[in-house]
Amino acid sequence: MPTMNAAEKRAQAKVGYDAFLASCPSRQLLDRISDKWVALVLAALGSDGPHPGQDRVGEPRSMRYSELSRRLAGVSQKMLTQTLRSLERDGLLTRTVTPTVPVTVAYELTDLGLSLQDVMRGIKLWAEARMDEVLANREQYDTRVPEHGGTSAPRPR
Amino acid sequence: MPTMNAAEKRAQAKVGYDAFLASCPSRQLLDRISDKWVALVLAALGSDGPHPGQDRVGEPRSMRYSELSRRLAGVSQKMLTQTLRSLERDGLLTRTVTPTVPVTVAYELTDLGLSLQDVMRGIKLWAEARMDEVLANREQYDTRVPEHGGTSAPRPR
DNA sequence: TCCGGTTACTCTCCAATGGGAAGTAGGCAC
DNA sequence: GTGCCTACTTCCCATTGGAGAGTAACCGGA
Repeated sequence: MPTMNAAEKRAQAKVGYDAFLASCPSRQLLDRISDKWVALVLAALGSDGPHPGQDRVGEPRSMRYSELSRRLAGVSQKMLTQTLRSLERDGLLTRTVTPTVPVTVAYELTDLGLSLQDVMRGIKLWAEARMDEVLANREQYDTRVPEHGGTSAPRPR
Repeated sequence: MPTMNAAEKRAQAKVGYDAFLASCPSRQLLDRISDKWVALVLAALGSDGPHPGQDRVGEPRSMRYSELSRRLAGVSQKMLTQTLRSLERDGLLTRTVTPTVPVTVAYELTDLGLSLQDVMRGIKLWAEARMDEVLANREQYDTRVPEHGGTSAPRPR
């Protein structure tokens, strides 16, 4: 890449990409993976787990479209398809079509997907583990006298 | 909580919350924290770092609104304010107003915020580290013959 | 033969979200 | 007064996400 100034070269030397920069491709990638459904799809396929009770973390598991759809309660078909396609495109999972009676499609994490699952799992677990603390903080915040500038401004829900 | 059936009790016994369930509060929390801007705000305040070159990870750093706005290139003021408010409400950071000439507002991570920063950092770093692999996968995917059902269907960008 | 059932989508419509840009409050400097 | 500063808030509009219905391809049964 010859189109690079001094500041960009300096950044390049250290990490290669910097998500703080709006134009850096890693910013878009961060945007794509920082997603509720991505976290849940990865958690499901990383067997966080498909059948509660036998969750051996780190065991990649292939799941069918309908299985995922059931596991990720509330996901719309459109969103699930979209999320899976984008993850497939990025090489995080594989999509295997088996021409059975009605076609069945299996999704499975690749090594790359597994490496992301390792870190994404942390977020889901954090949310589940710290929920009580967050709930308590919210209640405290909401019962405090609103002191931010506008009186008519809707405060965060 | 007396309003709980057997299945819910079983889940409660293990983890307390399950983000796979649509109605679980941890699902909403997961949705809120799975956000580009949340990841970047946490990274900035966790000094991932404010001044490139002296990034001592784990050193929480207080930053002003305008500093954050500059660091998170491309964030709209509306989004930054919204994100900060929601993080403040959840108890992940503190907002301190100093009545100087024009008021200055400082944001700083709480312990809870720091604990999330620990895991969120991983995602930003993953995106920066795996960018090349992802880019290669995308190129390969895009040059492959499209074989998904419809011929007129727009494939993921 | 036609009907219904199956999976994995795709399409259409509509409401909510996010970005851009401009406006605001309150005080100091000129 | 007229700017100018920070940290917002407001307004408008394009994009995104959800609900729900429709579709392709095939088989089994009446």
